[in-house]
Amino acid sequence: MIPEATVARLPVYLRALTALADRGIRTCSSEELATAAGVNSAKLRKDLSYLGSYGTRGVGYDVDYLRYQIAREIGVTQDWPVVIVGIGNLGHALANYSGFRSRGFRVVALLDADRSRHQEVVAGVAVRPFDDLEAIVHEHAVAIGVIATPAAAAQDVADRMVACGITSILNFAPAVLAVPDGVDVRKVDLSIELQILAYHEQRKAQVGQAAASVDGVDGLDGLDGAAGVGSGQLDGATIGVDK
Amino acid sequence: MIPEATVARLPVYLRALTALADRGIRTCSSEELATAAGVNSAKLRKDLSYLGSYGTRGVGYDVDYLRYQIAREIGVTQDWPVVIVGIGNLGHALANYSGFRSRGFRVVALLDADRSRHQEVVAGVAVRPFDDLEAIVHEHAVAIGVIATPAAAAQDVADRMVACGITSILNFAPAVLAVPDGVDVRKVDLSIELQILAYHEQRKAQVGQAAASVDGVDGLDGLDGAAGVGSGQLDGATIGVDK
DNA sequence: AGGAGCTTGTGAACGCGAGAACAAAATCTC
DNA sequence: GAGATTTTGTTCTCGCGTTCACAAGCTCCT
Repeated sequence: MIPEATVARLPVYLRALTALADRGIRTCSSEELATAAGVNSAKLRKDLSYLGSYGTRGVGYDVDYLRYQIAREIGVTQDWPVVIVGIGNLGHALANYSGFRSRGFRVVALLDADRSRHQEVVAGVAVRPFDDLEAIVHEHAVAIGVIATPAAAAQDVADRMVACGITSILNFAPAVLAVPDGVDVRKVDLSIELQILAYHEQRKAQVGQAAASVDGVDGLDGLDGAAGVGSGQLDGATIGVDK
Repeated sequence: MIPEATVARLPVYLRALTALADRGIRTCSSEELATAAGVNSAKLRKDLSYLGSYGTRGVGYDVDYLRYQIAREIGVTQDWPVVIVGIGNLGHALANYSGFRSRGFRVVALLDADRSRHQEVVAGVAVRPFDDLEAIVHEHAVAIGVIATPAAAAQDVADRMVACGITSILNFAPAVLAVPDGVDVRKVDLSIELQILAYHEQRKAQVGQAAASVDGVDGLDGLDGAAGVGSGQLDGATIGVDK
């Protein structure tokens, strides 16, 4: 129903609206909200139009009302129990991340296959054996699992999760997961993001060099247009030198 | 030159090739590599064709050769010095992440504004005051900065980075950054990914409920088609119930 | 009340990316 | 060496997402 690209931006709008609300702003135009969210206003309006007509022409959007509508649409008005598997450095960081709790995600269990970690308590939650997964998933009706294990273990963990009835997986391990239809997987790969930046960085260097050697003009001609809103952050990197 | 969507997949292919090489495989077809990378073979071939003709018809690709070509194109054959700002839980995890080093990213400095952290040594690198940023950037010719601070500090950090000459930023803070043209920003937002999963999870529940209440048929009809390769992982979540 | 001035919501055009299908080229078989 | 087989590289088509442009609708002012 709602395009995938729009779904991916709704949480950004939600965050921007929360920031506006925190500053005491009660009403905003699509232009203001778009700026706060880092997109252009046409896209914002089209995105919001998929949810319904929650704005008022000539006026704008009621911040709190729109915030509630988006939250409801995404599903963050309800409570989502989450299990995190793999309590290494990243697992620790995730368990402690306050942004989960504040958006309706409750970490009900931390699991790790390593026995030496089972005495640990992270962010107020005890680390338990991985084999407890099924019991926990059934007890708390967990639908979302987070994988923060090494790559080698990721597929096994995913298989076990699916077997227990988990239908959404957030994967931080640098591995491609095979899952049945009906199971959603999203992956976050830290090193891939850096590699994408490196690619553009390399191109900038090449272009800058070529331009400098050919006609002495700096290849990065946009630097004076400072403070332009970071455009297109969601879709990908902004590319300084185009074409 | 190379489409952005392709650039985003090249690191995935690189990882898949490395995995194949580790298993002693010298040659692979586009079909095999595509499976390993979680994409379909047509897309893979098209992506690779942007780099040049590095395969042999009727045979396939030489794993090592293709790996080198992709690495060169991305720019990970060279060494990229990186600074990480914000050594909280996430900063710790990033500093310790081995996937950076193994792909040519070298963490040359960890910076934090909090004085109480300046005695710390994380992953063999001392935590230094944020004000040392400029000296470090110039000394090591740093082009890539990682922001792992709270959201409130992110824009200030970004501004300082840009002022020092950093032209690529990986932002983990849940904030929209405004940067000049010519500076690339990529963002990773952990809670946004979870919210996207929550949205689809909510829809699954609704559809399942509707189907169950209408005709008693389970809404998730694809679960028996187990072990289908996780399709379209890069582009977004796979959606179990379509239309 | 009526017009001026905004701002939303949407129809239409456009461009990019995905996937299918096929031609080109290499190897293998006999 | 010729045909069969395999697999790449590329062309073409389709669909989605972005952006533009404008009509519809609300408020404010006179």
